[in-house]
Amino acid sequence: MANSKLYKGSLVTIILKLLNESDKMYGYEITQKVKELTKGELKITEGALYPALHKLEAEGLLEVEVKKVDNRLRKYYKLTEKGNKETVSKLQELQDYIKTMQVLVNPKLSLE
Amino acid sequence: MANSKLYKGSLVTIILKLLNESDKMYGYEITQKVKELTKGELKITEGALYPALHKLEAEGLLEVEVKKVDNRLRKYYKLTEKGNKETVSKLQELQDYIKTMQVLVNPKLSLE
DNA sequence: AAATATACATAATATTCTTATGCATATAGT
DNA sequence: ACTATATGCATAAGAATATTATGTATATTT
Repeated sequence: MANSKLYKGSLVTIILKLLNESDKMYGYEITQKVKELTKGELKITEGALYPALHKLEAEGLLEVEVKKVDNRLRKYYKLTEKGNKETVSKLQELQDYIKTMQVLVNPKLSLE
Repeated sequence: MANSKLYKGSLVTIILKLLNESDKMYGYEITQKVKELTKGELKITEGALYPALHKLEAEGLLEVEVKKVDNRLRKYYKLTEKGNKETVSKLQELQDYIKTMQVLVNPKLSLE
């Protein structure tokens, strides 16, 4: 997430949405998926990602399952029911934010 | 700016764009204009606004002119030439951010 | 053999915001 | 007349979220 300051606050939304699509993912996989989808424009840093995953787990939005693959550890995360609800809410928040910003930045538009 | 976490990082963009449209504005006026444009959805807090204005001025993006109106002080801010350039850049950043987020959140879209 | 990729983690620091507080004048409501 | 709200500025303490740096460990590529 080493880019424009606007990404601050978006990480949780991104994590939740990706898990919503992919059933279960592990941390490193998330960083790679974001890099791929954004063609390298957005790079999630580990120092931001791992604490965020831990926090979401602590809040009961994610549940974790540890697996050993190729003699290396992977922590697979998946959404809980609570996590599913929060995903919907976060996506709505994002749409609202985008709409609001477009109104502020494009004086021809207006909120209704 | 007592709102969704997504607004973090957007304040400077909002300030610059409003000044770009209105020639010159004072702080309180900016808070009211944002409230009006967003129909109360977004409220800029003074604790965020004033330090941001001071920083932009220190960076040479804004210049200030103090006026006394109705026996009360107003500090009018306007964009410098450097501020104009930064406005263009910040608006581009916002468009890029929105595009990137839509790709991440809507798997049917893609960046080109 | 060394560099890169995979995979996790945390600590120090920076940035940006909220909340709380302070000062001062003007106006509207009771 | 008194009080609340509006106008207008400002700063400090604290929260939230990220960057940068560092650490551990195994696997693969050059």
